[in-house]
Formats: sequence, structure tokens, C-alpha cells
Amino acid sequence: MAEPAKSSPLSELRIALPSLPMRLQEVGRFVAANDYDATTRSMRDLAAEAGADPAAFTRLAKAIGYSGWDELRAALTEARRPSQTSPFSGRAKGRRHGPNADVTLVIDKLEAEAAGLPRIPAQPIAEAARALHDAKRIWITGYRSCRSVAELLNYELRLFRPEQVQLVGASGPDDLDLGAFRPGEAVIVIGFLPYTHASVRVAQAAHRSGATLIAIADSHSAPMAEGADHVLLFEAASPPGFFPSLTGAIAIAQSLAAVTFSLGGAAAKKRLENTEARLAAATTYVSEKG
Amino acid sequence: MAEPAKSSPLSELRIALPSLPMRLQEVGRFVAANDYDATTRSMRDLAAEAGADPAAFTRLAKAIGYSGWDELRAALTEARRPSQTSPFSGRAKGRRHGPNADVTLVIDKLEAEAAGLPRIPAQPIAEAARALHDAKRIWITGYRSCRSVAELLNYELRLFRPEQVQLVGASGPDDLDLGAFRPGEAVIVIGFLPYTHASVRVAQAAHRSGATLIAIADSHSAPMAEGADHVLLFEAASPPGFFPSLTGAIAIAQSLAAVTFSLGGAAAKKRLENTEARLAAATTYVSEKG
DNA sequence: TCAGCCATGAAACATTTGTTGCACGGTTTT
DNA sequence: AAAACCGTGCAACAAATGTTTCATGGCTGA
Repeated sequence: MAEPAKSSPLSELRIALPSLPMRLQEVGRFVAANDYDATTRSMRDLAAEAGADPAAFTRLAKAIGYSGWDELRAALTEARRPSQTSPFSGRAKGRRHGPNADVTLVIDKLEAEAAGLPRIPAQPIAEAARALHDAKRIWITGYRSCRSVAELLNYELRLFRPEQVQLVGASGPDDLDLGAFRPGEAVIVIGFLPYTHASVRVAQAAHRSGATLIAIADSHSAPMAEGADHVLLFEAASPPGFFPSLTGAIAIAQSLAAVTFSLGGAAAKKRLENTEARLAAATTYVSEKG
Repeated sequence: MAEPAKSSPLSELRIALPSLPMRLQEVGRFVAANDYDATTRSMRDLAAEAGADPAAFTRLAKAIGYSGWDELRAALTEARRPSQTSPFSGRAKGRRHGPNADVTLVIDKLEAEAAGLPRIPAQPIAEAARALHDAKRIWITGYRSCRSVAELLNYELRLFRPEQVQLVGASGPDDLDLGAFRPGEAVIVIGFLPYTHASVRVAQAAHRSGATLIAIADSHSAPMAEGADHVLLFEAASPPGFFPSLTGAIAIAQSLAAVTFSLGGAAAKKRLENTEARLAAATTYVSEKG
């Protein structure tokens, strides 16, 4: 006999529901309505909450074709596993070749990065900014391609906190700086896979020293995110042929600087104006001509 | 001293991680990396997959302040419960002010930048990449916040063309470099309003020397775009309170590097592999854990 | 009415769970 | 050098889990 498409164990359940005995229907409805608890809590717990007999769950599972509740639960668990990398992945565009292949490549890449930015969690950025605001001193680290992010952050923060912000290893070997971290200070470490030893060392030193550690990384499980008080995530993954993307990291850095600045209030504004005035006096900029 | 926000049991875990014994660190890392399985599967299962002793999980839980593995697991389970507005995708919230004003600010900014990226003209990037491909030598300039973009571009291009790419002013005053530009070479200048004198001088020197001038700027009328062979535009404008945005410039730089790399074909690939092998040999990177 | 059937709840079952005590080996302290 | 300590794996433990059996009660059909 032709079964309906068993897209998920949940839909199987719902389909079979009407043809079941009363009590099993009740239990089945409860499971369908609370499938998260079904995967997490114990059969007896569920029975108590549903006001039913524990055995009913086993019977339900068998009634819809599983060997027992364990197997049903396992199926539900797999069904809601978050691993499936998001329903995004629009792609589908055939990789045209020819003279325009490069252009399409660029367009695709830009669109992909644009899609990634709104996925950056904003809350941690705001929290990290507050930590920066409270820090007596701010250290910034990033190696290899992440160095660019570190330097941008350093530049922007120094615009309004010139004497409290410093790049790690800016003047000499890192080791000197590593011992300089103190509680009440903040250390920002930027990195993504593959992680450099140097950045991990900085993160560890920061954690040991009791300073506030802020990690900008591509994963919670990044070594420099271990023990971090704030983890700011971005997506570095890129299509093959591209280098890892730093767009997200840059966006985070800029948001971080901006929020920190806004927390600084009038004082920060004043210092920014001073810095700008000094630059203008040095005629660093080209005057705006009419 | 205020404790860091223990937003989730996972962050507690990660914070405590570095100060734990070796085995507990391993187990803790495993839990952090597989927190979904941690909530669904049994302790012994996890132990088998992690290659550790079941008891280590109980000890881990106690080490970070829980009464046992059951309690830790329960906390993780609650943290993952889908109903509550998860910390991720916290989008869609009304534009409230108050303590969350910063968060809304960040979200707005990220969305605005995401909207800006697809507006970047792709065609000029592909053309500029071809110019880079043909250039015997590549010079890169950028000052102030644009320095970060210049350095990223320098880093990525050097991965597969180590001897032909150089930052202007990297070793000593710019003036020495300015006289070194030759026809057949390419000079990349990055800048936006307000424009620095130094970058304009580089652009002018490049133009006079007959080298190919590539400008990455926020406007066609930017001084460094005058006489440029390729102008790559991005939007630097930002909401008030934010610094000019470099996200677009970074995206351009990365696309430029990527297309140039793809034009390089097998030879470029080979050189990239050599570079990576050299870095791996120097154990620059943290080895991927099992 | 009686037999047969099925749904249901309670209790007993074997298994698996999380936990804890113990012994071994390494390091640090006295 | 001895002692105290800590991290770790192993094995035994009680508790909890999912399952099964059994007795009960209601329903249907002869």
C-alpha cells in the first residue's frame, strides 16, 4: 500500500493520529504539540505532564511503526537537529563561463556576504561595547589577514580614546604586552580558522590575567573564544576559490567602535573633535573645494 | 566586581574552560561543540564519542558549579528551547529605546551595510583584476582607516604573488616609493572623504609615471580617482554616530584579490600552496583538534 | 447473556542511566 | 625522601529509564 510521504516523524504521527484509540490520540497530540520536550525529557515526565500513563507512549510509538518510544524519540531528535546549514544557499545560478564569468562570480560573492551580515548577532556586540566602555585600557590583537581588522579597530577607537587603546605587539614582540594585561582592562582577539598560535596565546594570557576577553571569531569553539567574556560571531566561510571573508569581522569592528563611542557620550565626542581638529591643523586632509 | 553576564550555561562553560584540568577541558570542548547532542543523548554515549570517561562529564558539571550532569544538561536544554526569543535572530523586535537602543542601532547598521554590498558595481572589479593580473608589479596605498583595507589587499595578494606586491610606504617614507612607479605596473589607492593628501599624492605620482591606476573610493569625483584607469566605488556613508563604513571597501578588496587569483590559474594556485605549506611548516596555525 | 476483544492502568521487569568510592600514577610540597 | 595532593580511569552502586506483563473494565457481536 502506498504510504504518504514520510517527510518527518512528526507528520507521520499527525497522519496516523485520527485512526488511533482515544488515549493514544491524546498522547500523540501532546507529543506533536511539545516535540521539543518529547526529545528532551523522559517518558515518565511527559506522562505526568500529559496526565497519561507512561506505557501509552510506548504503545503510541509502536502504533505508528516504530519499535518503541526510544526509536521514535531518536527520529524526532534527528529531525530537529540544527546542523542543516540553514535553508539559505540560494545558488542555483549556473556558473556561466565566458568573459562574464568573473563578473557573475563577484556578484554572487557580494550577495552572499550581504546575506551574511544581518545574521550577525547584535546583542553581544552591544554588551561587548559596554565592556569596552568600562575598560581602563584596551588591547587589540589579530594576525595575518585579521591584522587589518585589528588595525581598523585600533584606529577608530583611538579617535576618541587615544591613550587607552593599543595594538598588541605594535612596538616589539608580543611577549612584553602579554604580561601587561590587568584586571579592569579589555583584550580583543580577532581570528578565524585556521587559528594562529599567537592569537590563542594572547587570549589565554588575557584570561589568566583577569582582564575582560572579547573574541571576534567564526565559531564559539574557536580556541580564542574559550573563556571569553564576549564572543562576537561572524561568517568567514567563502565559496571555493575565494579567501575567507573578513567583511563580517569588519562590520562587527565598526559597530563595536560606534556603540562604544556612543556610550562615551559628550566626553568621547569632545575628544573626537580634538583629534579631528589636530588632523585638520596638520593639513592631513584635502580641503573641500567648491 | 561585576561578573560577566552568564547569559547561557554554554558561555559559563566556555569561560570556565581554560582554568580546568586537561581532561575536563577536552570534555568541555566536546560539549560546547556538540551541545545539541549533549541535551539529547546519554552521558555514556557522549563519552564514547568523545573518547573519554563517563565520569568526566559529571565532574565537568560539578567543576562549573552544577550539582551534576543532570542539572547541567537541564540548563543546556532550557537554553535551547525554541519558544523563547533566542539570542540569535533576535530580529524583528520593535524599535524600542531604552537599554536596547544600542542593539537596534547595531541591527540597523548591519542591515544598511548589507543593502549596500549588492549595489557595488561588479564589472569594474573584474576589469581591475585583469589589470592586476597583467601588472608586473603591484603597489597598494591607503591611509588612516583605509590602511586596514590596503593591508588586507596586500596580505591576500602576496599569498600568491609574494614578490610583486608591496605596500607603499611600508619601509620608510612614501617618497622613495613614489619615484619607483613604472609603466606596466599597477598602483591601487584606497580612500574616501575626507581625502588625505598623502593618498592623492600617490595617485598623482602613479598617473604621471604611466602606471595603471586603480582607485577604490566613495565617489567618481574623489581626487585619487582623477585620471584613474579603474574606479571601484563603494558607499562609505553611515548613520550619524557611526564612522564611515569600510565594509564595502573590504568586500571590494576581497573580490579583487579573488578574481585576480582565479585569473592566475594553476600558477597562482601552486604559489598559494607553497605559501600555505611554508606557514604550516612553521606551525603558525593551531592544529585541528580530533 | 455470554464470550471474545480491545483499550487501559498498575505493577514488575531487565536495562541503562548518572553517580560515587577506590586505586593507581604523577606532581608538588614539606 | 617522604608526604600530601591532584587528576584520572575503573568498577560497583542506587536510581531512573523504557518495556513488558497482567488484571481490570467496557464494548461488541453472537
